[in-house]
Amino acid sequence: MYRTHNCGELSIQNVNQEVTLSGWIQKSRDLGGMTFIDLRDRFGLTQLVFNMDTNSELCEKARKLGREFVIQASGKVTERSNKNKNIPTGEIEIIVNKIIILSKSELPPFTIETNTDGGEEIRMKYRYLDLRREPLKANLLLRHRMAKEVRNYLDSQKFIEIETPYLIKSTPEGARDFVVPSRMNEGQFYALPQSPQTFKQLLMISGFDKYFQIVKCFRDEDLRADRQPEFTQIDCEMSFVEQEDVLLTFEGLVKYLFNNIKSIDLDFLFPRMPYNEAMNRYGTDKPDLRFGMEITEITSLVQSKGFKVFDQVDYVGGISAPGCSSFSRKQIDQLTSFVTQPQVGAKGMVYVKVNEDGSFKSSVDKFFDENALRNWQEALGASKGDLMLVLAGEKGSTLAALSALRLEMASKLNIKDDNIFKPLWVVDFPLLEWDDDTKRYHAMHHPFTSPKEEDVELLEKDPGSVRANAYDLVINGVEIGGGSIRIHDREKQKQMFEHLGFTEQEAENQFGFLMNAFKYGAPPHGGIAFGFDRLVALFGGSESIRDYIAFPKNNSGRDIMIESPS
RNA sequence: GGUCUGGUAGUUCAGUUGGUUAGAAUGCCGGCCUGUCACGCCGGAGGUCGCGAGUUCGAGUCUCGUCGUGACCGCCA
Repeated sequence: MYRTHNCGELSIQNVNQEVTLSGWIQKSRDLGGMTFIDLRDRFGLTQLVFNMDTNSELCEKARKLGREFVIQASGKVTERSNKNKNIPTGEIEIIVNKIIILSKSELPPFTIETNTDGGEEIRMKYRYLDLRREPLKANLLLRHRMAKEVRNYLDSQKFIEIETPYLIKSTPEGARDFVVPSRMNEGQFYALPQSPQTFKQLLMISGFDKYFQIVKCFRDEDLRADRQPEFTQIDCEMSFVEQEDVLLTFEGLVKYLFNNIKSIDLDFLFPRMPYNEAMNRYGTDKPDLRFGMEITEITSLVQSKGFKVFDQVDYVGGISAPGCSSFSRKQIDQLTSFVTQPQVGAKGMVYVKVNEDGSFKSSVDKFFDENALRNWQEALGASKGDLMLVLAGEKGSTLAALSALRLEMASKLNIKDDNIFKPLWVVDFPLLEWDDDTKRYHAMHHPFTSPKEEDVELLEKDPGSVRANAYDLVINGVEIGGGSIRIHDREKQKQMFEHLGFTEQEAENQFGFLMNAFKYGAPPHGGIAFGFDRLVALFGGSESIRDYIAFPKNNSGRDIMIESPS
């Protein structure tokens, strides 16, 4: 028997018991006459003691043990004379009478501690060692608990988990597919699913009513801190539902998770905000509502005043940063170079300081007098002591730049509180999006998304203005999930493919199986998919999902531990 | 595809205007130490400055190329 207890469970109750523990040597402290060893396993740390007076031979042996050796130690549980209140087992220690080395260890390339000395790259190469560290271990435990609670909730709501295939067929739209050659069908390929979309719709046609799956999805696109080529979704679909039914069901899931995992009560209806409103007020479809600094358009207020920069553009807008009127020239210059860097793309930045005495200091004093600036102040809702930042240009890109500036200011002001959670449903997404490369519209969500009934007539004359029954759940500026009410009518789906520029033949080749299924009685249905990695990272307080995945890929899609792809 | 960032000891980093033997911390090794828990004290070892070329009397430092890192833009139905 390797152990009678684990390293995290012994307490003052166990004093005088003879126990055996197994684990890794976290640290040893040799004081000459006695030696202490911290023994670690997944469950915790327990201190072992060796004394020169009582057992010099064993004490000498213990001193020779190196970091990360795997040993088995037997002895008696004893109350400590010096207690350590920082660890759960800190009141006791084991007076060891026997040790067995189960496995030796070379020196690890970095320290296995909460605050390791190892950098990103070396920890990725030795990921199995990195995972021994407390923070990563805690992340994976969090992930496990969340998956379990997701299943609990969805089961209680009568959802059933059904697996769908990973070897499927390539689809024309959306992200690039990963492809897998077929040995038995030479020259032909499977594609790995970007999502189980069509299969879950088929399951609705099969009558399963409520489906879910915690499932891997694959997209062959460039990576980010919050994007991996293989990632996990909580994929869900329901029959006989309208949009509001889906929102309420999954708002329930999110509330259940916050309650059970973080003991946070989100006891209110999550706000719903139309896409257009989100874009105008925040410059993005995933606004972070933890702080204000909303964007206000002031185009009509500032044009025809002789300032060419404003007169020649179709949009001027700004934000008001609270308490920033004291920003130095250098700080303003930094903001200017932030917005003019290629990633943000603004041409320049106008600032107006609203001084504490109510006077103004701006970069456009030549063109705008105090009365004019007073109007800006009113429009942007700036108070004394605030700093107004104004950008101008083409509407879409300027809003995007203002959004980036708003987030940058929030970071500078340190007002992104990890302990506050502001959920938001963004609704009424456009059905279609113009693609300049292919010179045609394509589905913003996916081609199975239904248009709003009242907008259907616009499909012919103004496709870009048609709204969809599509929705995203955004929490703290992170897109956590998205979904839609689907088309369940064969004719309507056929028309949708036509609008998207599919020939009848292409639609038949790609989605004939779905179109056929629609012939045999399809229930109205809709669903949603949550980015599970992002959800776990959000709960863990991180913007990067990498540390919530056991074996992630790096920036270039490589696993530098196993050296794949190869 | 693009922008930015950084590559120096096992590890994390510093390294001035191009100039003597490339430093610190931590880790490691040795010695001392009987209540430590970031143990302490003393001593020691440890470097192809990512790689290649160039400029120069002289390159960790400047130039070009190349490889790999991270963040972002494009992309991600």
